[in-house]
Amino acid sequence: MNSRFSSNHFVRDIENYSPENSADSSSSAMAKDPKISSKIRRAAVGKRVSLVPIKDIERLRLKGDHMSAPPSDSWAWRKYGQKPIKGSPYPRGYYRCSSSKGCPARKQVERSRADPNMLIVTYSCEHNHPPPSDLVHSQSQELISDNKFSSIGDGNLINGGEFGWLTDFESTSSIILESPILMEERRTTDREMAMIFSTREEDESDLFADLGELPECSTVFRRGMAQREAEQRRRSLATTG
DNA sequence: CGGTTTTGACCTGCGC
DNA sequence: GCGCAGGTCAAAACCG
Repeated sequence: MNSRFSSNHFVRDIENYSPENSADSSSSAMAKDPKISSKIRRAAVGKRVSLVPIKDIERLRLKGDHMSAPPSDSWAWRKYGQKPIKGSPYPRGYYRCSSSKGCPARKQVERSRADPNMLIVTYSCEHNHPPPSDLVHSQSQELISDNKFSSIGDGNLINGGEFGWLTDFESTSSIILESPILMEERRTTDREMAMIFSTREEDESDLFADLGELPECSTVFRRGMAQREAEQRRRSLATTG
């Protein structure tokens, strides 16, 4: 499988959210709860959502390639919370940018209900500092030359120069849309919500543990560099302020 | 020792 | 006003 960064992943997932494809319209009375519906809408406003295949991440990690495997993005993230989501078997992790002190950038990571093999990464707030572009550039070049991005084709290649599969706001990667759920609001029906949020048969503790192992949730990439950056920023702030 | 993760408590917004 | 759910805080534990 070399198509891990194909936007098809995203498109497929978004399509899965559609009521046409919803699995079981009766699976969750929760979906009929207007309270939940409004929460979802509120949560999605002004955010950008991307879909990330879990398996490919895991595969690269198992290969011992976790350092060169696509990180969450160009920044270091620090987890500051995790919450079980009503009606969902998967918890949601809350991350904040630790590349720079005071950076308002945040992201939420949870498993896709439609496809448990996919992660839903929701970005909110922009970074107030540039990414560590040097390392990003060199690593992405490695990835590309190493054919890790090959066979994507069909114009689905995410801009590898930014790890497009999980780029941030600067990116216009095709896997990142503006609140896709809301963009499709007319398709956002109770059945859709039922599909998204109804519980599964899997053991909850297992799923929670699983999410905990997801690289999106537990790994802060290039920590040392982030620390140096943060330190530099702190110093510059100390001198200017 | 400093930064990150974990996790329970707290805050806020929304519907009833 | 109350209850619910999502989001954030903060202290303790953990790790390199």
